[in-house]
Amino acid sequence: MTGRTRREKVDQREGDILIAARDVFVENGYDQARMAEVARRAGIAEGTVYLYFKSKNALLFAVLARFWDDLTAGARAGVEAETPGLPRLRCLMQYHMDCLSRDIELLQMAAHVQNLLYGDPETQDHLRRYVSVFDDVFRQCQALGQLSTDFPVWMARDLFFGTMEYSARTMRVRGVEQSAMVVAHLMMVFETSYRADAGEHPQSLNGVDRLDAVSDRLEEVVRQLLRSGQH
Amino acid sequence: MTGRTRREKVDQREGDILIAARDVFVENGYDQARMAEVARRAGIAEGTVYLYFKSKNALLFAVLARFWDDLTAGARAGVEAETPGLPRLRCLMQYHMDCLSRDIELLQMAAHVQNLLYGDPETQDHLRRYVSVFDDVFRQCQALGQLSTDFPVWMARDLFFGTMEYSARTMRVRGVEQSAMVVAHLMMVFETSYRADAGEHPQSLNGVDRLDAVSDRLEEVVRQLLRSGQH
DNA sequence: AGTATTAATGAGTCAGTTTCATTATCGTCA
DNA sequence: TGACGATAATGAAACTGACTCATTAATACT
Repeated sequence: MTGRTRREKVDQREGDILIAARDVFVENGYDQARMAEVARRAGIAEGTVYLYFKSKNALLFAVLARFWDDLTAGARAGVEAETPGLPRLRCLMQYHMDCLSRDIELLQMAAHVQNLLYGDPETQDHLRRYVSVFDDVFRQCQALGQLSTDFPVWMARDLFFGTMEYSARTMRVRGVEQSAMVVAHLMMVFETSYRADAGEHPQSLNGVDRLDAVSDRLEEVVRQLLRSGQH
Repeated sequence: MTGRTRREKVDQREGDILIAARDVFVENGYDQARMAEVARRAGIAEGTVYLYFKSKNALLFAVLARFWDDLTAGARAGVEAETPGLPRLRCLMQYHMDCLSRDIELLQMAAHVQNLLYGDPETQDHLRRYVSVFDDVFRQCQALGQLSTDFPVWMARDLFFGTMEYSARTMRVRGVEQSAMVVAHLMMVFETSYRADAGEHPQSLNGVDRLDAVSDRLEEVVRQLLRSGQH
């Protein structure tokens, strides 16, 4: 606390603001988030926030940038601990789905913001770096002969991110946790539609995966029941 | 112009506001859209808008409701002119993709709003009706034996809407028009991953399917329980 | 025409973001 | 150490834009 240089203090304060802002944004959504509340939680005056971020929008961008960066780091780490090829793909899928379920509010805001300021290349960079984790994994599957090279990567990418994002959104509306099934299903789709030896029969989503998924869902339902029973 | 009843005039004015609002929202995005501008374009005073829609949010809802309804009508009409089964699926896909490309701004706002007010059943109804067009077409494909019945509809739905929405968004960022490719690709995915004659190991899934159904039923029961417990 | 009911107006309120003149803190050097 | 310039923080006030409401206009009804 004592021996910190001015620069360190400033960095620390910027971090405090970002953390406070993230909380406030997630709790209230962008529109309902109050700059005054962000300042209060960061323990500074309202005007001070504007020394660090030039507007509410810029603040959200900064929060999202950090979020994407964390996501990228986590994904790279998780993926590299797996054997190359399809297992890595499944691992990334699982990771992405988990993050989506956990932080869907932030991601919705990202889409909202994307709408506002797409075109600014700087703002999209963090997202692009995250997306490239998938690109790498997918290309490696192709290189290993596990997936067909007949399709451009962007198609698989749209399928991958699009399906999961939409699932996460509807899951939330329906109030059910079914990420395991989503992952199993999407993995099946990748394996059947993009399989390298296209002459063979597609393999169906296997029984164990689905049993897994069903039990996850049941567990979730029961857990909700228990939780609500305590009030 | 002369012989109109009061009711007709009011309806007309409501329509004017909705059209003006839609334009303003699409041109500026939700945050940058000004109620004053909507009023100006509709040729009325600012306060008058609030006689028809109780808030800016309500106005956006109304715009989206009309949008979904138009979409639904168009989709039903287009689909019914096709031969049942996969051709209808392809037709709906094409239709949805075209609408997405054209009106992606509105759809982004829909996601934003969904975020704000999800939970209100009334607001989601128009969207739900549109989605059910897909459900019907997909179930018919299953009934005709063109697609497998191994999978719940919601999985196919997430794949369908998720992929296309994401594609439309990225297409716009990249500034390329490739909807035809997206449709062809997604259709291929449906045909290979959901093909009915996955005759290799369908029986082994039977038990899991039934477990699935049990879980669905349980889930419903528990949810009812939770709902009633809150009153 | 007279009156009641419904519709429209737009100046004003209010909540929330952003600015900026002022004040405090820090690092440096005599 | 103390004085000085540079950097950081403050919070009251300006600004912006959604929303209200007392007042006025239009319409229907007798």
